Amino acid sequence: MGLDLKGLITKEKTTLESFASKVIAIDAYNTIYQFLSIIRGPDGMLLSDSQGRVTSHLSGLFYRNINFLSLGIKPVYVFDGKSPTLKAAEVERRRQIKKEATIRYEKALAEGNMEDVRKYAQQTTSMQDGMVEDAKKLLGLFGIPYIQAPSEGEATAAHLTKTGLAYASASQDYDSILFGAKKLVRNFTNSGRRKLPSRNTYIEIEPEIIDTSKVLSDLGVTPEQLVDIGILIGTDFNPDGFERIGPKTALKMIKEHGRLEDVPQIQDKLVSIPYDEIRKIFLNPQVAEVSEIKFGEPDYIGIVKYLSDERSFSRDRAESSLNRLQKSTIKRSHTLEQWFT
DNA sequence: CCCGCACA
DNA sequence: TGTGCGGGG
Repeated sequence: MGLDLKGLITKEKTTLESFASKVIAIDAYNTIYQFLSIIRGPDGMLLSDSQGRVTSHLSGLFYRNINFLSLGIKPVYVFDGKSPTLKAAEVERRRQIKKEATIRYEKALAEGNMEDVRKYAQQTTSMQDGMVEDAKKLLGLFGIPYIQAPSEGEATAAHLTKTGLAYASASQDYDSILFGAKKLVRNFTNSGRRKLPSRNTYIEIEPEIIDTSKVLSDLGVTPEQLVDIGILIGTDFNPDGFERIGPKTALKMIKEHGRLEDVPQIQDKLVSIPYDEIRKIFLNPQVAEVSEIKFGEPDYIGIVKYLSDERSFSRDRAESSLNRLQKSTIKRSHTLEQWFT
């Protein structure tokens, strides 16, 4: 579920174009997961190669990175390491949801209800062995750097924004704010209308940027207090939160009493929650120490070979998309030249 | 997610 | 030129 900070945070609409020449630390797991849930055939099945290996994540990464690079955006992907032990309950909760979705999926399939088939197929989405390696291989061929985080990827992504190596962290989850990312970008993709799964309605998806220091000053709280607010609402490390406490109440309590230990209404429940450990996860996380981030040139031939020879992509399609990228980078270098001549 | 096509 | 839809892998 993630952290429900919506309602407390002030966000601004933005565009992908405004991130030209900026380094953006992208939550790789979050991105791949989204591709796996969205990129599916009409029957709800994942795309796969001739050997039956899933390719939806590769398709998503291929097109999205072409987009980023065409616009001059400098993506760096951050991969999750080992989850903190405290996340076990949340991981188990998600596993259970997938298990139930699998049952519903099979039922819908038997009934021939294709709308439900798609919906439940999406909910069964899970990361399989090899997908991370696939993603790293493709990123490597693109010359796009990636970082292996020791623990939560969002913590390392946030750290990169603090050290100035990245301008912002891109993820759908609000956790990045608690990890102290200077800026968080949500919907870091081209804006446009998206069809909602299982509904015949469309929504407009637009990139939005959240400035953490603005969030803190607007709310009038410290980073430590924002973490306490998160714990009251419920984080991945205490997913149930506190009964009948949502974002509004949580803010009010912390503003009034300062910290969890001093909120009288919650003391009974608080003793059963390892709040101090959760605070440490957000405020003093394990992160990858990175001194520089190196970007390379795309290996166009290598990308086509990998995707078409090994992963059953259409050679023509891959080549024409890469041609677009090549043209746009040439165009950009010309416009840059004009600045210097 | 993306493309390509049919069709207004 | 824009939009909806089917298929991609």
